[in-house]
Amino acid sequence: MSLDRLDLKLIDALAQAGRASHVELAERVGLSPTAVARRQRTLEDAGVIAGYRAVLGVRELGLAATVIVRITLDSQSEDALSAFEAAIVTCPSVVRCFLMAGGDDYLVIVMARDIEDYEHIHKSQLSRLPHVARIQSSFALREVVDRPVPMGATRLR
Amino acid sequence: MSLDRLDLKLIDALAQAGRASHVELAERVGLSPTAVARRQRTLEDAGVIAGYRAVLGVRELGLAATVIVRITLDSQSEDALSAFEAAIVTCPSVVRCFLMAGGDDYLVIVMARDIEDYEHIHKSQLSRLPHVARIQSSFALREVVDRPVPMGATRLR
DNA sequence: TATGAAAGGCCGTGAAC
DNA sequence: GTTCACGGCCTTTCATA
Repeated sequence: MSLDRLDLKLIDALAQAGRASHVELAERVGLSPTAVARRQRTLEDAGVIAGYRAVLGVRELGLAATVIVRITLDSQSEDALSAFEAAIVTCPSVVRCFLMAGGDDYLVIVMARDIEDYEHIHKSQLSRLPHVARIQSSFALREVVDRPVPMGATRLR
Repeated sequence: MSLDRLDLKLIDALAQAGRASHVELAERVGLSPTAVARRQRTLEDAGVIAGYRAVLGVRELGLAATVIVRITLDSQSEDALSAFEAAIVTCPSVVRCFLMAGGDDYLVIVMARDIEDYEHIHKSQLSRLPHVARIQSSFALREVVDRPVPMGATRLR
């Protein structure tokens, strides 16, 4: 799918104000509401826009501790990876998980209420995952940047 | 602010379908559209709901490379941290940045089109940041989990 | 204090151009 | 892509538990 300048403006607008009305979006993009709706629909169908989310105030929700966890497996077999991944998607406290290149380890981001809560998550969720050889936890003190997508998204293509 | 069971259901609904109408949300929550709109407004005002975002298809946008970057500074002074942070928020390709505990380093998540694109970002953006002593890049092969908030959010309080 | 029902205005949707 | 018209949704008000 090819994206023109108006598509990119619309994407940017929706990435910042995901609940904006078509009229509002039309003003930002410089198009009629109908045209905006059509383009939005097309982008959704193409998967360029995968969905919409409310952004939650983690502080207000009592989630003060973000923990970066590096998990190394005891095996590099396909089965071990599959079993681990099938298990970690069911961990409620895990918000992100990447399979990393160069070594069979995963980078996992966990959100907890506090350090004590993380200790519990570590014992009850992370250490029970299959094929885990080592777990290294690093605490984040502060989040400096949190963007849905690169700022340069409007210059991607 | 105290959240009851209905608030948490509403938060969950909006975290999954951020653009759902009040009527739709009312059905999920089990309330009238009017009550839903009121509670939603209250949650927004309290900062529990900080905003709404479109979730973009990174593959469809041509952003195939997610890079986890660990950046160590040459100084632990307040000024050095401030200068670094003020600079990194202007890096277009940086989507997340955490100040980590136990050592003066940052964990940065960068999204690029491909490895070649990342090489350019590394040279033109990351290596020019102030007070940078070391940059360690790890490539993510695959994203296994990506959630806005812990699944257990409905049992937070 | 918070909910639910009804009225009015705005928005989202489709057809025609 | 725009205009226009219609149906539905969002919003406000108000009575109620």
